Formats: sequence, structure tokens, C-alpha cells
Amino acid sequence: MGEVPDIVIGRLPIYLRALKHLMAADKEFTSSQELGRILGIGSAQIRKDLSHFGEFGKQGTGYEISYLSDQISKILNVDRDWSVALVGFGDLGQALAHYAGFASKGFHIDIIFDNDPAKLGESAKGTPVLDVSQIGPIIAERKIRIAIIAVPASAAQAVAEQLVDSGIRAILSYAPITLKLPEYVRVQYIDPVTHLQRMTYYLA
Amino acid sequence: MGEVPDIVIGRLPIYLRALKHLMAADKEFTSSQELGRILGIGSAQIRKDLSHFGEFGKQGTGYEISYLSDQISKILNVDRDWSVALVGFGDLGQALAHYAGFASKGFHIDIIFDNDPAKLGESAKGTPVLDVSQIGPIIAERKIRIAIIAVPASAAQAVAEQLVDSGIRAILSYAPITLKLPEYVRVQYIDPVTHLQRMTYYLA
DNA sequence: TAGATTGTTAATCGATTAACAATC
DNA sequence: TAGATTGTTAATCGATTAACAATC
Repeated sequence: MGEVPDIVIGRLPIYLRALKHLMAADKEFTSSQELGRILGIGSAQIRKDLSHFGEFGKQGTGYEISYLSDQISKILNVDRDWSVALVGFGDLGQALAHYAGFASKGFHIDIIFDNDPAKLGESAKGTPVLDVSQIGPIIAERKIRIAIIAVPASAAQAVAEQLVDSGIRAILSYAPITLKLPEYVRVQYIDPVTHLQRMTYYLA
Repeated sequence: MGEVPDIVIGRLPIYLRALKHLMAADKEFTSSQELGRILGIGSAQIRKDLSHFGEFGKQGTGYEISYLSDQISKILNVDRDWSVALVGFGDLGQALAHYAGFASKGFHIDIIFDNDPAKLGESAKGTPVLDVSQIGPIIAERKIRIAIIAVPASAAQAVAEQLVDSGIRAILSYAPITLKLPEYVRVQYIDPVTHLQRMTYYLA
């Protein structure tokens, strides 16, 4: 089952988001059709995607929302908490450190690194800010697997390599640069400018 | 030529980013092979993608970096400045308002909206913060086409509809919710939690 | 039972890749 | 000229969609 297309994996968090939303609205059951309507995709795609992992619905009635939500959470390994390291405590890093959405979904920013001596010792919500020289020992000691990079593009590659050497296996990078890392490291990018440039093409 | 796949359009900003990077390093020529190495994709894909728009290279020598960069900028309509409206001036909105990367790429946040009276009149880099009730008149008057949404999920759909009614045609949304909008509106989403959840699947 | 919706198969559609003639 | 690399064609690969038997 390790052969599930990554594009399918990429849709599961979206399904999960919609399910949580329905749960919050006290709905008990849903269908691939309803989910498709909410998400603007085809119902067949949703059923096909889910079929990679098992059978979660019932003919005639659809899916029990809390059950499907639990199952997808398990598949994605988000039925547990994750410790996350944040590198970069500038404007963006500070905003990320304060963002409540991470912890509420089980991603806890437990340690922050920066290379500016003026920022060391500061803390966001009680999370300490350490010097980047501590990346190696701390990440290794705490066995942290996930990191968020919020440093300038010029520093990102070096930081990423350090993180991977220390044991990080998944990186969410806000630096506008494509990282060169071993293939066993998962990387996701967030670059708002890229998204904007993708849309201006369609603005005559 | 309106039939260029959106997935191809989505890669052009990445190509552009790599080209700017090479330019900054004072390189004059590149090849699909070199670009592919930098970006971790195949050279054939790059040539195929570019072929949708014309012929930009020379056999034997490849692409002149500044020329190709200019051409892609024109294709994406980023060879000009764009005025952008930001809605939401909380932690995230403020970080976005301070982010230098937008203006340097031609995206100017010229107006900010929030619904918290305490925040009105504040300003980020001289950009005023107005009440959300002003969205309609101001966006229409200034003919702004692009907006960034940084409000809570619960408010995002209503804000988006207001924006579209006022003339906005491209939205970059940070709200973790799928917006339901007319198909003539381009929408891009940024939800860091979704990206993290997509990676934990692979963390045994 | 009648109606609804699943999971899956097969068909369609589209994107990626390999290969190469053209040519700088 | 010899070497390199383009733009494009054709082949491959993979993802989406339509359709439907199974069944709640």
C-alpha cells in the first residue's frame, strides 16, 4: 500500500478538513457527492481516492463523518501529536510561532532557532529561541522529525542540510528556493509570490 | 493559446525564480538541462512547457537567461506592477503586510481591511487599515483585481464574496476552507497545516 | 420494496518522458 | 567540423471520469 499516488495523499488533508467542518456543524453522515460539492471536485474521485485505503462507507447511506474522519487521521498519522522545530524568528517566523492553527491540529512548535543574537532567549508562548548552532544537538536529542524553515532564501539550503543531518525528515519551507535534499526527505513549499504570479496569467 | 494547461502555468513562476537566481549569480546562458537540475525536474518537461508559448532558445547554446526571464515575465503578466488588497490584519495579516517579498516582485499591498475597530487607522509601512465596510467602494474605485484573505475561516466565504462583487478576480486565501466562487475568479490557497499533514503520511 | 450510494472496473483524458532530426 | 541543445513527435505513463453491479 506504499504505492498510493502522492497526489491522492495530498487530497486527504482537504477531505479531513471538510469532515471536521461537517462535524462542527453537527452532521452525522455525508456522501461522496456532498463532499464533492463542498470541495468542488467529482464524487468519483473521492470514492476512488478512499478506495486505496479500504472501505469506509455504506451503500445507500454514505459515510459516517466521525468514523471517516478518524480513519483518514490514522492514515495520515495525524491521530497523534508531532513536535516541530521552527528555524527563523523574523516577522514570518514570529507569526508562525503565534499561529494557533498548528497546535490545535497537533503540530507543536517546541523549539525555535535563529542566528540573530538579539533574538536569543526571547520566547513565543513560552517556546525558547536558541542559536542555530544548537540545531544539531537539540533536534537529535529530542528526536524531532519535522521542521519549518522561515529564513531568507540565501540561508535556506544550508539550514535544510543541517536539519536533515540532525534527523529531520519533513520540511515545510517558506524560502523561495528549491531545496536540494536526499529523496528520503519530504519537502513542501509555501511561496505566496509564486501563487500570485500563477494567477496574474489569467488577468488579461 | 488560452488552452495552455494550468499545471504548466503553475510551473512558470518556478522557472522564473530559478532564472532570477541565475541572473543574480551573473550567469548569461542556461539550458533546460541545467534548469532541470536546479529544480529537480526533467529537461524535456521544461522544453515542452516553454514550447506552448514560442521558441526561446538556440540549439547548441540553450537560453539567454535575461531574455527568457523577460519573456516568462510577459507571459505571466508580471512585467508590470499590481495593486493588492489585504483583508485581515491579525498576526498573519500584519506579517504579510510587512513582508518585503511582495513589493519587490511587483505586488503592492495598497490597502488593508479589518473588522476590528481597534485596528483601524493603524498602518503598515504607510498603508492604511480601513473598516471592512469600505471594501466595496474602495476596491471598485481603485479597480483592484487581486486580494489576499487573512481572516478566520468562519469569515472567509463572506469576505470573498464581497471582494468578488467589488471586482476582485484573483484571491490568495490563507483561510483553511474551500471557497465557493464563480469560476471566473482565480483562487489559490495557502494552508500550512495541510502541507504538514501531507508529509506525516510518510513519517512511519 | 424502492431509492440511494458505495466500491470498482473500464474508458477516457491528459501529462510526462524518451528520442531524434534540425541546427546553432 | 564536432559537440551541444533545442523544439517536437510519438510512446508511455498515470490520473480522472463514467458507468454500474452490489447492497444498504
